[in-house]
Amino acid sequence: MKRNSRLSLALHTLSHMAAEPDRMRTSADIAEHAGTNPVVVRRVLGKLREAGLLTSEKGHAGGWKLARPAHEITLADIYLALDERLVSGNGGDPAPALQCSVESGLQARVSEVLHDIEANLVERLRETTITDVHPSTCSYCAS
Amino acid sequence: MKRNSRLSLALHTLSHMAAEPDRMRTSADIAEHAGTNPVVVRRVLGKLREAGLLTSEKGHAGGWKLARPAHEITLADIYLALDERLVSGNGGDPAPALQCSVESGLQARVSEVLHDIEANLVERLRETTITDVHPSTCSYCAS
DNA sequence: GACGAATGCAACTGCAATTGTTACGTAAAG
DNA sequence: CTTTACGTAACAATTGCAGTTGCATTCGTC
Repeated sequence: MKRNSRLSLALHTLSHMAAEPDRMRTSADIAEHAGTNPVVVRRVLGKLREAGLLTSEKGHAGGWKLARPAHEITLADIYLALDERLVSGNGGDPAPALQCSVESGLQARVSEVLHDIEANLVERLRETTITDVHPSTCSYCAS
Repeated sequence: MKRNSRLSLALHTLSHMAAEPDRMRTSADIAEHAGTNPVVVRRVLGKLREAGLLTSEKGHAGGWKLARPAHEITLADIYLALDERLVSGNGGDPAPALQCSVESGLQARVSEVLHDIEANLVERLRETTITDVHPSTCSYCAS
């Protein structure tokens, strides 16, 4: 795979789940369908569970399911659950001690703009639920 | 440095240039001021030149300058010039040949949503010019 | 014309993040 | 108790990017 694979995998899987909310899916199923590894699936879906979007159950009849109605899960929920922080560098630059005394002002201003943009992105993502990202029919859902 | 360093460096440099559009800056100057390497600076600024935001001149009195007025350069220009493509995976997944026949439909839909989000982000970025991202005074500009 | 200063570019190294993989522990159903 | 599945840790492989070096090129200046 490549970059943004987590977001892509999450979107993909949740979209399928939105069509059949009651069906219990195992990480092996999902992994095979997504062309990746069960452990990778559990890593990504684990984040979504921490955010309260999914539930998982162990044991014989275990697997993954939506934790709440599909129309109550927005793309922002997914984005935030994966804590990707696309635009604003996710942490703090350790303040590289530049000589320019006013440099910190500019840096702060840039961070402010990036943060603003990020907030706007999330706001935009909140307008779309996973039911909106779903084809009408799918053989995987029907099978 | 770390992630988003290119965007940060570009914003930083262009913001300084916006204050003194006629001053010719060498990559060595910029690099020292930004705490990085001249080659890195030329790599990043080279992208901006390809996009028509900057001009560079070789030789003894060479260096970098804005190619057009600062108030006509938006954050979207910079973002697009660096072709970062934050949300939508920048290339094409080589179509991993999934068995699910309708899979391509969902994949297309997901790409569509991501693309839409990206477009919205760019639209938002277009509202801010580099003159807006600039502290009132700076020792570097004054020196 | 020769020299110095600057960009342009290619190759290489080193580092960090991510993915893929294996292995093992744990919990639940049968 | 066996099977199934998640949970997690540890490791290898890959990738992307910053940093670095080196050299060709181009333009001013002497």
